[in-house]
Amino acid sequence: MDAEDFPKKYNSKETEEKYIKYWQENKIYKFDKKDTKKKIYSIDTPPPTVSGKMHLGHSFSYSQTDMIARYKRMKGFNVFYPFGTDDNGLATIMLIEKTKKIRANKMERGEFIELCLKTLEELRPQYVQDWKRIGLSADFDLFYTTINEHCRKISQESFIDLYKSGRIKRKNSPIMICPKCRTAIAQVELEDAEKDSFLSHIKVQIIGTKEHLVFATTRPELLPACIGISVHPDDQKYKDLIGKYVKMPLTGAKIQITPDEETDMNYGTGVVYYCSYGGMECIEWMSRHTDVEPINVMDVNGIYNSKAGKYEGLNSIKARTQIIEDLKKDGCLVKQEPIKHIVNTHERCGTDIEFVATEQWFIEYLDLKDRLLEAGAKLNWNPSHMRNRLDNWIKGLKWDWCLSRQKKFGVPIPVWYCKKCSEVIIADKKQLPIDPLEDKPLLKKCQKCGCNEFLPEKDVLDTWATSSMTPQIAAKLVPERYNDIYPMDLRPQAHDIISFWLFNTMVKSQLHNNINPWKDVMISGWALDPKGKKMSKSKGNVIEPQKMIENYSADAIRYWAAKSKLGDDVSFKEEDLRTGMKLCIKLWNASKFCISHLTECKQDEIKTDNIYEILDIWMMEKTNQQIEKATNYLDNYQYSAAKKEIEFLFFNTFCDNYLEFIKYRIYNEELTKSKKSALATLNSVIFDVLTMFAPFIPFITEEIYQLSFKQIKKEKSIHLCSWPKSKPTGDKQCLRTGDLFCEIIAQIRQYKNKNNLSLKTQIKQIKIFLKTKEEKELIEKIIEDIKGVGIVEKISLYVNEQQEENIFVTF
RNA sequence: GGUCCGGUGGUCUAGUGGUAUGACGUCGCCUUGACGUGGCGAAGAUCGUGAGUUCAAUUCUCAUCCGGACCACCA
Repeated sequence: MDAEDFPKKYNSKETEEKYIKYWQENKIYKFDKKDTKKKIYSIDTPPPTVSGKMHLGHSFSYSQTDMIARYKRMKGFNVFYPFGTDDNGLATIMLIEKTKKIRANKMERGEFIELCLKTLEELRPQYVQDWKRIGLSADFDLFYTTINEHCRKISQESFIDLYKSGRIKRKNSPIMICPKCRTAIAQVELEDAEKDSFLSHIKVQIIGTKEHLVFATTRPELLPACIGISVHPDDQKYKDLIGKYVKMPLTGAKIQITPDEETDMNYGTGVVYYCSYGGMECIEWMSRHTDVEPINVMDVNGIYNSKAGKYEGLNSIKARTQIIEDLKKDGCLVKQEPIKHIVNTHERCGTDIEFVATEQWFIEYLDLKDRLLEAGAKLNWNPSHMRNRLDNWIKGLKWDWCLSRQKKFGVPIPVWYCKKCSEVIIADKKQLPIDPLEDKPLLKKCQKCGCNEFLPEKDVLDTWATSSMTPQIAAKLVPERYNDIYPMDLRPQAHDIISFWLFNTMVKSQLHNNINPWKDVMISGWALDPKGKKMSKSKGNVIEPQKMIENYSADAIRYWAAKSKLGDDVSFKEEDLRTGMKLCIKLWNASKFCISHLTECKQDEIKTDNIYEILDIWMMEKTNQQIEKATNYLDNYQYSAAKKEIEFLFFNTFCDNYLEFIKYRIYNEELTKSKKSALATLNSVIFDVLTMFAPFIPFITEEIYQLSFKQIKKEKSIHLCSWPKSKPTGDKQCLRTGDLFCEIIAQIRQYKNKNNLSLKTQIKQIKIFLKTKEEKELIEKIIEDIKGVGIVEKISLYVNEQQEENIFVTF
């Protein structure tokens, strides 16, 4: 080691940029596919959606995962830590349209996909750079993007396999559509919105009598699709009407009044009318009244068709106005009551969703709820309560997974249909990835009817159909080690997408391989603004991590990310970054101090065998304790608790106490036995501290390592060094002695403080009162240390069993 | 409406069946040879509210209030 090279001040910006390059050039984090000795630890890294820049929430949760990855690497695992980007969804379409100033709808699908791929190629490096900048130790050569060939192939393979096993089916069934985006949407894409509406009370005539019946509805426009009217069987008001028919206004349709226990007697008039489809409740009602045929008045584009009669060509909003108008004319509208109610909207655009029966592709999984709940219970959840969210979601599932999306961009559904008999022609796995719009099936003739003309499926797959395959996608990047990588060890992700990504990935893995895709899950919280609110562009409270890195450092951001317990949301406070910087500066200075003294002697003079002084053994044992605690915490994904232990060891025990305890010994110019003992301790502890900090603040620890220990330890990077092990001295009594010593020094410091004395002021004499004889004997052994550290000339020891304190010092 | 999480000094936070951790802030002292973007020290919370279990509860149970999240939702 050479102390000359150690700069007085730490320059985080230069250093961090230097090591991003260094790590990349030296492939420090490369997954070693040939290494069969080390156990693999595989991580199913979340692929961020390519859109603009990395946000603060990313830097928060990815840092947390990275701490675990770095820890596992130091623990001797062959860490499989890929990095991908998600770019086959709507966000990407919007990004491409904006960047290239084009409209997807006006292009051929193949052409648009090509453009997307090309544009993403241009944008991606800059985007990924942000993740490198926070010091992510992923192997960026293990890279995928959810729209590339590799992923399209795997996603289509998955489709074909599940089709063949009968899980994927094309069905005519009611689905949710967004009339604005003109596509099918899934349960998970819904968002609640409270909206103002009217409850329209509509009067209908009971056939064969002069009586009328009034029902209330928020969807009067669906009157042409009315298929039933129900009352509660116990409702005295309407009991006698059950079985009778009513004549609907405007359409003249004859509808029977049926009993239905689900009807709420107290809502509206107690009479409900059902349409195909006004909402979830209509679909459920139909499942209870199977003899009724639906009247599909709406097409998949959200426009009323000829079955809606004179309302053909309108959308719901226009039809509503018109129908209300017509009902008024006919005198059938009793009243309109303003109400506020919660409606399901499309989360992307806020449009009210509609229900339409069409042909779509589904994965049927409602029969698997129990099995999925069991599978979820087998995962090792961190924190454990996050499992409730998955359970909740599975129990509440009502819909099969609708896979088809009417979008221009995405992974094409690998299917054609026979022109003559509509038979499904599924692609051959050998030809994947394909686009049925451009490619032809390998099959020359329809096996059913012999026709040789095929119509391509135009729809693409739901983006989650692909991202639910990330464990397989990543593992197949290293096909020769596939079985060692998949199932993976860890899925890290944030809690908001448990019902999307986590659940869907489990479903796929269960359906394909009958296993869970990973052993452990690690659920991060969210980064909130300083007031604890979600950050959003519209609120203008977005904090850019890039600026914070610029102003503070990536280490400081990571330090902040390590502050919260796993799963907890954390609000961003700039002070925390300052605290992080403070730690870095302290670590820098302490290391500088240690190294400047360690360079005075040769390595073989400061081996741990040379440690014999009580306070040195005390320091070693304190370190052992904290190593054990930190290791245990990290094994359980509790990075914040681990960080706290390491910080306590470093700040409190090492800097505030130990370094002060040994100064009087190491400033001795002679290399005495006692000084060697101290230097050996310094040498051991500072390195352990550095390595333990390395997963949290990888840049500064690397710089210190490169400037000092590299010459001895030989590893190219501190991140390739081993995680420290406890080094028992076999002398536990020193722990007690050292702790007593700390108390004595604290009292001396207090005394000097109260008397406005500098700490280096010499004190003539002190008396130390111990409670027991044993303690007095312990202290006798370190009298010289007390004199040296406290700068005291004379010390007398007494035993006083009566006193309350363990130690009492008088001056 | 269901489920879950949280409510600890001025602020944020740790934690535990025996009155509490740290950070920031505040105040005082110290220009000590790693560090003034420093060091040392001090003040400051009875752990949301009520009840119960217990020798003992901030920690367990129940109720209640207040935040927050996820899910569901009514024609």
